[in-house]
Amino acid sequence: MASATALSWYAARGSASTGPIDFASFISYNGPIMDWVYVEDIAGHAGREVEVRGWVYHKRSSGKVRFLVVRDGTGLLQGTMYSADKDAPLFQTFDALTQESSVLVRGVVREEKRAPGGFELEIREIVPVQISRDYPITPKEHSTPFLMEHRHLWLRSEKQHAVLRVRAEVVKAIRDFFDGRGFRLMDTPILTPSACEGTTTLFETAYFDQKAYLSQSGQLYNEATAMAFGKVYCFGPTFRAERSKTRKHLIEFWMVEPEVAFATLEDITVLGEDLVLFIIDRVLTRRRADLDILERDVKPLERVAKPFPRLRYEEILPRLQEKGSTIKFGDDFGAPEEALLSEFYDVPVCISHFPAAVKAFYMQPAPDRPDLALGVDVIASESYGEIIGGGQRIHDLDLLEERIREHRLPREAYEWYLDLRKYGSVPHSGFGLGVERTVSWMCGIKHIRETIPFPRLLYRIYP
RNA sequence: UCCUCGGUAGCUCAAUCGGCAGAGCGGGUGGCUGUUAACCACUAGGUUGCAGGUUCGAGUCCUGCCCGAGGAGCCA
Repeated sequence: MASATALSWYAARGSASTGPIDFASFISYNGPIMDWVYVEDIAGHAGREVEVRGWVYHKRSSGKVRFLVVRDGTGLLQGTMYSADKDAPLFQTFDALTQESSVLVRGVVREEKRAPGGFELEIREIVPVQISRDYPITPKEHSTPFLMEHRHLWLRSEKQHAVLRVRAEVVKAIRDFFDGRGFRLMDTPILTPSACEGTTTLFETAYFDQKAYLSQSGQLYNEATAMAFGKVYCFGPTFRAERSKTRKHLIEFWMVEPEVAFATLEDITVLGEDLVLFIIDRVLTRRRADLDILERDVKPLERVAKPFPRLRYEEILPRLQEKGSTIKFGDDFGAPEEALLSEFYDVPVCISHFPAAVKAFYMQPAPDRPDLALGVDVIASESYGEIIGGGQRIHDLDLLEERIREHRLPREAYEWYLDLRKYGSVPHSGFGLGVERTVSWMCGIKHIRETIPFPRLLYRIYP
């Protein structure tokens, strides 16, 4: 009887009411909700009468038969109704519904091959909760600028659901991977007193009467927590005030950064490979249905295996030049170089031993080649670009002091960081993996902006 | 920040040489017993991004500005 109570609560408002909703009476309803079923669980309810609560995704009518497709956030369910009387009350209620109106729908679940999803609801009752007017996103095509302007509504569509479910799975996989290997989660601050690397542009904000900056990496703090806990990771949003305007850049993005005491470049490279493989495996086994919706060809993901091709910067340079790249020793990789790599290899590759001059101040130099840095980048296949950047950090106090001087960084701000080299310093390494680039690679979608619910882009902060 | 392209109905776009501003979708009305972006008929819907200029006449040509997209550099 409890579910009947819920239905009658809505029904009492009138079947096509658009007035204010009486939430107080809804809150006072406290009986068990026995028949409320989510669409993703519908298969277990065949033959039973259930209530689905959701929004009108689509509707069609054909004389004496009507179809109502409802989405409830977990899936889509088609409901049907028949009547010889076109003015039947149920039909009148149906006719008043518009796209994205919120509804309670009650009916009997039936297996039905003709219905999308294989199950169907024989509708007995429809109770509108709120009728929406002029929903802007129609079932036809829209331009990306228009959809971005309506991102808060775009999230309701099927493809966006698939991408964001993959994102949730990638995040879960990352946490499970590190937690399962005994890494401690160390949340690093978002408000920081100074640059982590000094090179990239930072968002400045007021910290009472001081200046503060939004973090562009948790790494330096992670080096401190790694010396405290051995192996750690931080996972959170990162901010870069660079005027980047490409499909691979967000102003605000999520990054996971492990840091391991006593680990070398080799150790951290293997860790990165294992992480990437773990994520791919999780997405392939648990989110295959979403990859199907996105029409993702999974073969490029399935063929990724250990070890990834390992290349030193100096090894790959002549091959790039042979293919027409204008890159010369000392230059960092650009988009054309990443694209060429995707021609050479159909799997991700690890590039290491970059010229020290183009890398961050904290990078450990190679023992036999001080002009090279012990850094490693993992470049995803299919031109999805750099997903991992990391390496071995300087552990020697004198060298680090020298680098801070060379880069003209304010020493006072780095006193605590130098302390880590004074009290039990050890070789240590870590990397950062970009969540959105990884998700766009998994999903096979070209633009990173769809891999986060509300992307922050150059010149776009709405909604 | 630089280069390139674009802005016409709610949306996606068309409009020939500078000569009556249009179509599909969506909305509304009616029809149809299995629709899958349903279909059929009718119907309403316009400050052509903004400001100025050339011209008998500008969506179209010129100048400036605003907004957006693609790419580069930088990086995850």
